[in-house]
Amino acid sequence: MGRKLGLDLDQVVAAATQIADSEGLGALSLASLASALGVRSPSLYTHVDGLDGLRRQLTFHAARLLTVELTDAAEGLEGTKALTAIAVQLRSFAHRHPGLYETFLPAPTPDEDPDLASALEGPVKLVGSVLASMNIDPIHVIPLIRALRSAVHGFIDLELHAGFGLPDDIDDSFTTTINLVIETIAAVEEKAMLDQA
Amino acid sequence: MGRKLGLDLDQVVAAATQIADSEGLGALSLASLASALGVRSPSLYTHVDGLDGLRRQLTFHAARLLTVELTDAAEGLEGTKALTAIAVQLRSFAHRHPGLYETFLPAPTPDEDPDLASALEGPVKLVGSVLASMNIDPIHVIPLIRALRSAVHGFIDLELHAGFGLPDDIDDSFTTTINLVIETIAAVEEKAMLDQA
DNA sequence: TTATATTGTCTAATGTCATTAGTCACGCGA
DNA sequence: TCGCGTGACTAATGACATTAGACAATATAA
Repeated sequence: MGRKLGLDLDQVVAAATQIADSEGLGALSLASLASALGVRSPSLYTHVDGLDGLRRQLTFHAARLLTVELTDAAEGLEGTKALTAIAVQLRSFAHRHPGLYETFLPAPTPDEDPDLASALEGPVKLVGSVLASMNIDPIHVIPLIRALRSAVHGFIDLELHAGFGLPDDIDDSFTTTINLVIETIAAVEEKAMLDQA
Repeated sequence: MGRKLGLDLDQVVAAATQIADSEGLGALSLASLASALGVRSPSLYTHVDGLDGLRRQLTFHAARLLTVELTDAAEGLEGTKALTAIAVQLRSFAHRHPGLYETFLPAPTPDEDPDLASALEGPVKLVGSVLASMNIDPIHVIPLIRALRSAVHGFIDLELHAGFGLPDDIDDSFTTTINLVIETIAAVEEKAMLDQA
C-alpha cells in the first residue's frame, strides 16, 4: 500500500470525462472515479478539491475542448455559414460528450467563480464576433445571440433527455430549427444594409 | 410516538413542491421532505415509493398543473396568438415553479412509464392541435413544433441556470426569440395557403 | 551515500442519505 | 369493548463525501 501511481490531474479529468460521457454526469462520484482509477476515494483529494472541485475541473476541460472545436468549425467561414457550422459542431459535441455538455449548466456568475465564468465565455464570444462582423444593428445583437443559443441548446437538451417523443428525422428537425433562426438573422442583416443605403 | 398525523399524498406532494421550487429539485431529499413534514424519512414510504416515486408523483403534479395553465392561456385564441400565449405562460410557469419545471426532463419513454409519458403529452398535444388548425403542410408540423419547443425550452433553461451572462432585457430577448419562431410558422402557413390557391 | 523533506496514497472515522425490516400506537367498525 | 388495519416509529445496512492522520516512495540536499 501507499505506493505512488503517479496519478495527475489530467488523468483524473480524463477518467472523469469517460464516466460522465458514458454513464451520465450524475453517475460521476468520487467513489466511481476512484474505482475506475484503481485508487481509494480519499486519494482523489490530492488532485481535486472534492466532488465540487472535480466537476469544476471537468467544466474547464469541457470549455477548452468546445472552444477549440467551435473555433475550428468556424475557421474560414463568415456570416450565416459560420453560424450554421458552429451550431452543427455544438450539437456534435453534445452527442460525443453528453456528460461534458451537461457541465455547462448551471453556469457560475463572474463573481462566484471568475476564472470558470471567463472560460465559459469563449464560445459565446465566438458567436458574438461572427455577428459583429455581420452588419447587424447592435441593438439586435444580444437578442439574436440569445435566440440562437436558446434554439440550439433547447434542441440539444430535449434530444439528450428524450424530450422528443418520436424518433423520426431528428436531424431534419435540427436543420429546420437552426435554419429558421439563422435565416431570420440574415434577414435582419439584409434589412440593416438596406436601411444604410 | 406512533401517532397518526393523517398525512396523505397530496400533502406530501405539496410539501415536496415547496422544497423543489424554493431550494431546487436537487435539494429535495426524503430527509429534507420528512423534516419539513415533521416526520421521519421511512414514514414517507407509506405514501410514496422512495425518492424515485416521489419525483414521479411530482412530475404528475407538474404535468397536471401545467396542462391546465396552458389550456387556459390558449382558451379562445387561435394560430399565432395561441402559440404566443402558450409560450409566455410556459415561461411564467417555469418562473413560478422552477423545481416542477425541472421534473419534465428527463422524460420517460412510453414503454418505461406509459402513464407518466402520457401525462406529459398534454402540453405537446395542445400545441399540436393549434398547429393542426393552422393550415400547415403536415410534413412541416413536427419540425416546427420541435423548433418552437426547442426555442422556448432552451430560453427557459438558460435563463433558470444563469446561462445568460448579462441581465439586461431578458423579457425583450424572450419576445424576440419566440416571435422569430412563431412568425416563421405564420410564414409557412401563408405559403401553404398561397400554394393551395 | 545518507539524511531529510515532499508527495501521493492509504486506513480509520464521521456524518448524511436512501432503503428495508420489523414494531407499535391510534382510532374506526363490529 | 374488541380487534384490526393504517400510518407512524426505531433499528440496521449500505453507498457516498469528507477529514485527519499514518506511512511509503520518491526527490532533494548534505
